[in-house]
Amino acid sequence: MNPNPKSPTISIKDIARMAGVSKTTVSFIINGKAKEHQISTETIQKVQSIVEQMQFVPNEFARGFRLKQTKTIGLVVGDVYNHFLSLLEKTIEIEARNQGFNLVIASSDDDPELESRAIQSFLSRSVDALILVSVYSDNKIHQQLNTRNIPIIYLDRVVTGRHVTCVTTDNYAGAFKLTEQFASQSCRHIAFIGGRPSISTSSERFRGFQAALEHYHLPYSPDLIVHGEFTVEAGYLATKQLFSAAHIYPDAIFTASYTLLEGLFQYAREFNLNILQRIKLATFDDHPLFDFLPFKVNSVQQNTELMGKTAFDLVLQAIRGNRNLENVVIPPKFIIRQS
Amino acid sequence: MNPNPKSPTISIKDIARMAGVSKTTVSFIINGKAKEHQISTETIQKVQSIVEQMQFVPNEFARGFRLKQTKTIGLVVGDVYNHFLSLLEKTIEIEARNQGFNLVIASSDDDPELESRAIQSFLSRSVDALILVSVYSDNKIHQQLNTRNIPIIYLDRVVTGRHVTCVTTDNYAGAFKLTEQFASQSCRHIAFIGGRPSISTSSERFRGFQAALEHYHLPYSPDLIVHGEFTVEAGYLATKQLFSAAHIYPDAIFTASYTLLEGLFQYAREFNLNILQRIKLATFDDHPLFDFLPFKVNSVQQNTELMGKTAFDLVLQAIRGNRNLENVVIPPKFIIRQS
DNA sequence: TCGGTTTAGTAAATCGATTTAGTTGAATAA
DNA sequence: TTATTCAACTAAATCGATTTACTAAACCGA
Repeated sequence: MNPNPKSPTISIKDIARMAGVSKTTVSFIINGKAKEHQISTETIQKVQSIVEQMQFVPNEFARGFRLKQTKTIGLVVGDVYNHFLSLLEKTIEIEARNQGFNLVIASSDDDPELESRAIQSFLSRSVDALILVSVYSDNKIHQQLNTRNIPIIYLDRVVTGRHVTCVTTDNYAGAFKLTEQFASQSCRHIAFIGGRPSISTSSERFRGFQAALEHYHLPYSPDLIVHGEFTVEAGYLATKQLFSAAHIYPDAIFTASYTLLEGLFQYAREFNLNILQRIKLATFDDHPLFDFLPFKVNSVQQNTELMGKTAFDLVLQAIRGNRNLENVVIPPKFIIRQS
Repeated sequence: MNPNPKSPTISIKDIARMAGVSKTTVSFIINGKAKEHQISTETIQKVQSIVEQMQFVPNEFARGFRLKQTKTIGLVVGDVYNHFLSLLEKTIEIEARNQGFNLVIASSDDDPELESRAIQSFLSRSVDALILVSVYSDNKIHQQLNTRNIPIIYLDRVVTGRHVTCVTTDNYAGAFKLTEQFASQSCRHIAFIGGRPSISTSSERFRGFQAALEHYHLPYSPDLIVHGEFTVEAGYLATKQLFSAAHIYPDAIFTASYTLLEGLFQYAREFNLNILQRIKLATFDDHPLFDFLPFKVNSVQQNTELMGKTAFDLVLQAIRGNRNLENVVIPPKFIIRQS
């Protein structure tokens, strides 16, 4: 037996009929506008008790259709495999919920095509705003897609363009500090494993790294710089390259993301992690399990809560019509496990 | 300057006017129903070229309103802090995307109140179906909320009730196997740290644990059994209790979730992880970093991909009207790092 | 040239809310 | 007594699509 597969929704019209009033009256009452439209107390009570009895909940979808706001925001992230992005997503979801919004998510795997498709899908579904952790370094494509001019807030990565608002971590400072730490540990041959250079989190971290090398008069060897994607596989391959192709053996490695570090670990495991004994490590994005590893990883912990809240706050402002919003750069926290 | 904050949407009506045809015709054409409604090739081409030129994309929201299907499904999970749930979420998101659906997510933190609210919110927004990682052990509340009888698929945890469909890991078998492994390692005093007993993942894992103890004639000491929540804090407290209140010192600990294990680690850290030297560990939910820890953790890795795909497949079937769906139990994978 | 079929469309209802611009009857003021 | 105000509502338009039930013209055979 098919247990009642399609019960017709009870609508405002049904309530109106039951109460013997018009839809208008019901609408006023359920929206708390009864007083200003001078609906009598009796009518209010009659309608309310019927609403109660029938467990009537207005169809948010229909309401959204009429009001042109879906109370939904879209979030496109690279990949929640990364703990940092999971946490970011969670903060935004909580923030959204607190403000009565729902969150639609899509992960792009940092694929431009997937990102575009996700954005298009969100726009055609009339989200009220978008939060993007974008692979694109400028907003041209987004502007093209966004014919309705729905607010977009960029998160985690800087995207350039007119009237663009970004919420990012101070990646330059974070990388500088971690590299500085290496310097104070007397490392001289510091390797850098980065992500796609067009992504600001990769390039800014590299800039910070370079600046610190220069500042502390440390040698810069192109051999020790590898760029790939922000993936575990890329981290594995980069490490392999570092140890097989480089002329100099590094005494420290800086990975620009958690995933890259995990790839590094994977490679090191093939040698029973021995190679890590003599190498100092620093990475972006902390992970709670780092505390329990046999080698000490210094890291930059991004303030996901503040980032998420800030981004959502900007979204709200943008929805309210304020489109001249300043970029926000959030200071990271340093987790120094070995100094 | 406010950069054009509200561009009015271009609608099917505008296209119709531009092409000098009716809305009906445009609708037929953009939905590929031109032939069966005998629209002439010229008209088709004229309309299509205008659609192209104007970059017209039909408003999915309006369409959903009319068709009573939003092509959206709602997912309620406990907490994406848990890597396992992140991966599950991601699989479902990809699966949804491939089928042209969007995914709305909410995390409940295993709070019944939050879960109910999330479900209510999703239902009032007319999602086409729900996937729930629920805190509730039966579906009474869900039935009450679900007056429109929208399909619900339960994931990860068993929920009882009439016409309920669940996709779960074989938790009993997983726990049995891990405990069995302890037995073969000659452990005798095996502790169990579980989550909320009303949640099937906790109780089933406990059942499997108990059954293995019995099967291998291992002593069962209530002192070594602690139940709490599936959180890091609870894991910490449970471990503390285990080491301070128990009369017997455990030689093995089984944690029923990744978060509980992380809590255990946190407690152990206060003693420089020394206490872990003599204790064997097994846990549900693997984590890639376990490979690099100085102590070997055996684990059960749930097949998030198969679980997510199966759940989404059932969702599709349910949407198509098939409500008599069988529960699916998915075999886990064992990751034995120490045998 | 008439009746019937085919071709190529269109008008209008509908989904479930919100909102504008009324209407009605009673009470009050002049 | 008549005009005005006010309290208490309501009819109908609207949002952007889909879909049902038409219509008008062309064509075709007898």
